[in-house]
Amino acid sequence: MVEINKVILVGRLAQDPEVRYTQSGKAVASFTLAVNRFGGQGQNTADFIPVVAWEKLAEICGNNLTKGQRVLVDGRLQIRSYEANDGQKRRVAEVVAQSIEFLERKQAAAGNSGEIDINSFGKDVFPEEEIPFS
Amino acid sequence: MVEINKVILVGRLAQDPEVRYTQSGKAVASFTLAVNRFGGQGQNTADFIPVVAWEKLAEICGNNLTKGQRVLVDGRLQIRSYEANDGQKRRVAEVVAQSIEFLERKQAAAGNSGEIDINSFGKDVFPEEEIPFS
Amino acid sequence: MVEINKVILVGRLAQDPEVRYTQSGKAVASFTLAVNRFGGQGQNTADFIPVVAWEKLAEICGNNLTKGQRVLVDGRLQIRSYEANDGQKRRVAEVVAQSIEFLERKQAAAGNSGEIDINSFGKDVFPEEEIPFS
Amino acid sequence: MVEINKVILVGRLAQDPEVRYTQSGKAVASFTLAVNRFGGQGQNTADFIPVVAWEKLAEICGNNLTKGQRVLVDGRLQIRSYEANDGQKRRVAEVVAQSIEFLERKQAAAGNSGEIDINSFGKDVFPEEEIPFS
DNA sequence: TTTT
DNA sequence: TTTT
Repeated sequence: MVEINKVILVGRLAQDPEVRYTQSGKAVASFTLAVNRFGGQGQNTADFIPVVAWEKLAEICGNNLTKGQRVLVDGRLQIRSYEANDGQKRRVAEVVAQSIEFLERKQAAAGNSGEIDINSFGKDVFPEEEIPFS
Repeated sequence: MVEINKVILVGRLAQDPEVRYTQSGKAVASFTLAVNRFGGQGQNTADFIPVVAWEKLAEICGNNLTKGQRVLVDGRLQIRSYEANDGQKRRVAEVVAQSIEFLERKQAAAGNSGEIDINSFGKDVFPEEEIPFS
Repeated sequence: MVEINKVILVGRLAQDPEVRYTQSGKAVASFTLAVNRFGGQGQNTADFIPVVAWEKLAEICGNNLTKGQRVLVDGRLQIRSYEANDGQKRRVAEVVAQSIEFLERKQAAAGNSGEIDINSFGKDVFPEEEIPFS
Repeated sequence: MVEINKVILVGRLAQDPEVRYTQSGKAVASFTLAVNRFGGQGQNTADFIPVVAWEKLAEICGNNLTKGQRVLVDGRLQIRSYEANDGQKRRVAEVVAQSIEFLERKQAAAGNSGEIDINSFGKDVFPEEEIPFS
């Protein structure tokens, strides 16, 4: 029984990521991704899409992403319900990131050498070695 | 400047599609897609994702889809704001379908012969002819 | 019984598209897409992927795409067998495009005004009108 | 500079995976995936697509997948050249898996209890805990 | 055989 | 609010 839920986004961080921790100590990063609508014109031509990342990926986001940076997010679309301040149940949609590629270097902060080792977090494999097919 | 927004879902219609018309006469179909979380257990193991389709695709949905049917939706994730009844601005996320594959035949309705011509709406091309490459 | 075959590529045309016609008169465009391996370094850091498009899409490719242009290809991966010159059966893989987004304007040719109407072929819908949800 | 190369396949293993090791000791699993062409009829209605997986994923494949099993493969399309027996250079396309979901339990082998712990290898996160948004 |  |  196949059910698929896959989202691929390329856009820019609309804000710095916020990293929080659950009671059990799991890191969660969240940020909004601004994705321009290709071909769309007029004033409101972007979708602002909430993205969350968990655990190791969350920490990588917190340490390496800043507002304005361009990323590729691969994840799934999740609908979560929560209780609003007025006691009403509301639903919020967010993309749960499974991997994130950093498509640009982080801005060098003042007093920073500008050298950043990690400017990409992917799971691609490009082994130079030959595959030992018979 | 590439910005990508792509969503691929496979799930079942949680309800029959509703087809409405804009003031200018464009058809809009909307339905909720139940997408089970693979590997997830417990009681709430599905995401219920709002999907909309426009124009020709909307009509095909209205005429050929019913609750429970399994489909593949290819589209983009859109965040739309609207004014709620209490005057507050709210945001709603929905997938705007660009194409839909019907992965099951429609239930034969009572009094229906059970024969349905269109049980698939795709844009795949499987030409039998040879490609005339030089 | 769901079977999925989906390919999403962003890269540049390694050559101008070639448009041919089948015996029955169907247009087929073919070109190679150079897709750089993100994060890969060294000399050979791109995959050169054969892409074909059929009928109306083929003609749009022939009329609007040139070498070096950046596109997004959405399609499926097809394995086709053919008989080689030496009488052997060989298999070739190619992506059969279902839609193509032009991510850049075509180079203005010499003697051309530089004005091109169609610089995008997509199936996105961005209706300004409100969805008439109840 | 965004370049994307993403392949999503759902199909059945056409054969048991073969696991080999590179000279440096990296595991590589390879198998052919039979993906039916939805909507296609006639005799040849499937694509037989070569898939490779590396390292930890390769070992999981070797230990948990068998011919006929249904999987979802998420990866990228790679074109690799090699020298054929006749001294000619040939090109082969294959999907390099980045993650694989096992959509069916492995056949219980004779003398096997039928209990298999790992019947899924994914990278989805479904935390039960609340996200600590402010 | 190849793109930037 | 929900599907199998």
